[in-house]
Amino acid sequence: MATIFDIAKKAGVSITTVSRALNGYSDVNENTRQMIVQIAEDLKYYPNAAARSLQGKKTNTIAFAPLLNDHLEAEPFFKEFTGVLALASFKHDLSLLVTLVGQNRNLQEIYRELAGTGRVDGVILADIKPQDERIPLLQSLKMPFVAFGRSIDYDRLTYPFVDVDGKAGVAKVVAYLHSTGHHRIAYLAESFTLAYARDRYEGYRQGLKEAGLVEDTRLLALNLQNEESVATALKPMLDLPEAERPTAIVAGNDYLALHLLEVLPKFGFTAGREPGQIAVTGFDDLPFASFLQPALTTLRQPITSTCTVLLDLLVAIIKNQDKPASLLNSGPGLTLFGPKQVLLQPELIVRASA
Amino acid sequence: MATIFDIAKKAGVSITTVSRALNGYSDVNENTRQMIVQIAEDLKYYPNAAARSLQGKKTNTIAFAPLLNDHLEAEPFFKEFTGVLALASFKHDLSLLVTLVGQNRNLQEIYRELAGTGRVDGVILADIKPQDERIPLLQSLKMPFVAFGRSIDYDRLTYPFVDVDGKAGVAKVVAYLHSTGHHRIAYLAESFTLAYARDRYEGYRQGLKEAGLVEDTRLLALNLQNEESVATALKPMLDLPEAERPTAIVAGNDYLALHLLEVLPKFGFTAGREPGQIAVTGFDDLPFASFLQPALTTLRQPITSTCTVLLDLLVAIIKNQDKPASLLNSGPGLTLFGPKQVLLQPELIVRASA
DNA sequence: TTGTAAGCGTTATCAC
DNA sequence: GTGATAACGCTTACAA
Repeated sequence: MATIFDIAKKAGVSITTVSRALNGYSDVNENTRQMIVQIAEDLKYYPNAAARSLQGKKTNTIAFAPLLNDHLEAEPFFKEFTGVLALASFKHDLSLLVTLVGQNRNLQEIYRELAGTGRVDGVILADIKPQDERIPLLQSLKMPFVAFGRSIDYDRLTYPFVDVDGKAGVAKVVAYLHSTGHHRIAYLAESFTLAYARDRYEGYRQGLKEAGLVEDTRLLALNLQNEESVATALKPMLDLPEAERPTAIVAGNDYLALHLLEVLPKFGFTAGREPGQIAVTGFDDLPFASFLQPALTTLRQPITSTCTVLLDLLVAIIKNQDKPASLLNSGPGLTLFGPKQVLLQPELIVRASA
Repeated sequence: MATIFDIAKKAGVSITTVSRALNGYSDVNENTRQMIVQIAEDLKYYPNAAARSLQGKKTNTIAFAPLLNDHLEAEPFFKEFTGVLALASFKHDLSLLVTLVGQNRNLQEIYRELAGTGRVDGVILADIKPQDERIPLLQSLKMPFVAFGRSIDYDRLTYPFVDVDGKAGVAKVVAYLHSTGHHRIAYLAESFTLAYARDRYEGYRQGLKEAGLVEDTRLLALNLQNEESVATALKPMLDLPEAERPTAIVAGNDYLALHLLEVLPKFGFTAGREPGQIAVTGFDDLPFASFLQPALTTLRQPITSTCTVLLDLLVAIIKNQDKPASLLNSGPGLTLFGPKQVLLQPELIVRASA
């Protein structure tokens, strides 16, 4: 590969001049510059990234560091997100380094390494936990980052994040169900290991309150994960006398909703919005949601805008800028929670299931 | 961040010794080594990646460089693949640099840059075209690579690749349909811009031949892409007198099959395996396939093993090794086409649509 | 406007 | 076993 030395030799100038010419400095004779640029092109010169970043320059690479959970292999949201993020990075002229973080190895290790080896300019954190140790870690490492999601204690968060407003979303679903005549609305929650889960659940409670409904613990099931646990949790609810039985069930995510749709018929019920059916809703709008039977009413995560904002924020932070352009016009569905904290609204997608 | 200098100072040795101790060289006093390792740990030392790779070492990073097409945003296969590849890279202790390649910019440019800037040890090519200029390019750049897919002229391919045997797959589907009583089997093909499309079509022809059926151009539609083109192509086929009308339709991919499923009812037909219905099959087994109505019979791409083999091959090539371990036992579904050329069999997933 | 030289953090080549 | 020192390719004071 050609280096600046090759160019310098061929041009009969010093490497300094070459470097300056190629980096668009003003103090280079226009003729010299043109010659150098020409030669660089002929030689198919590309600056060595390692040498550059060794010099303290940017790497133009950012890391996406989601947590690796056991069944990630089958995690459509992760895949969706990675794909869209790659696309967004591309548009920002950034390379995306996907660094999965296993549970086995010391969590801190990976991030220290990421910061220590200096391969990236910043990192995008995902799968935020209620109390996430990675945040203070990254802060102490002075590594620019933006989190997708937020830990609890919402009012005293100091780090930059983009989050989808799960609370408002689920509250919206409950309001919708209430408006279509439902009064006994159940909620199925996933485990609260990740922060968003509790947030969604809070939305359920808020929704009930706003609709003037009271919580009924018999209509609540926590910590569900697979079809079996859904079935187990569902049985007692459906065994209730008709007047107390839920007429609508809100699931904390599309997977639970999917299980729900599979389990309901086994108990002799059908899902849907018609009288006599049980309304079912999900969250995420995973690719399969629209193909379910009945098609799933759910809250769509605005993945594309999430990724865009995430990157805009990160780039601004890396460049030490004030506020990214994309945030100036905080349109509908985009709330500024703090200076560099963005809340996006999920979109209610009404289909046949509710 | 701590450097070897810091360690050397603290340990009272030279940086040479530190480097050797940390890199596991044999000629370091065991006591010295332990002391150094200890100090490195205390100082939370991580070797600077840039400095390393400047020194000619490996970057432990590989690039995934798919072609960016217009609707990639909605391309589930790309997302699936990226996600799984990230996972596989992780298991190989490699970082994945996702570099999308736009059509706008000079194609060659990106790869030259990738090679020139020296940020990756190798690249995984995807979306191979019948005559793919990137292959000779990468070869001339001496950049290790493995292609996912192959260009035509199968018998004189010299580069390493992993491909899913579309031809055998579709032939298998045709055989299956024939065995279930179908004699008039139509084929809907996508555009032949990417190499795999023609390969699948060849499988259709081979399948017919092996079943002793003759090709009927009235049962063939090429270059389809959206629902509209599917409808247009379908009309004349369905207008044929009953004795000449297709009883089964093989689609070149799941998207075409999806469109098919949507269009058929509009022409008064229903898809399925029952008498009187039209059998429909797809290819890819995209996430939505099992949720369609009727659930789609299709060929599943073995994405996980594809990624595993892809990486094994690439790593072997980078390390200049002979053959990666995972290929020694070329089990069922894995054919060695050449020394570093692997063909994987798609799996026929029979569901309700055929 | 241009050139010299130092330095970024490693590893490798020699000597000792 | 260990230590100087050069080299990797680039940017950037500082000089000229």
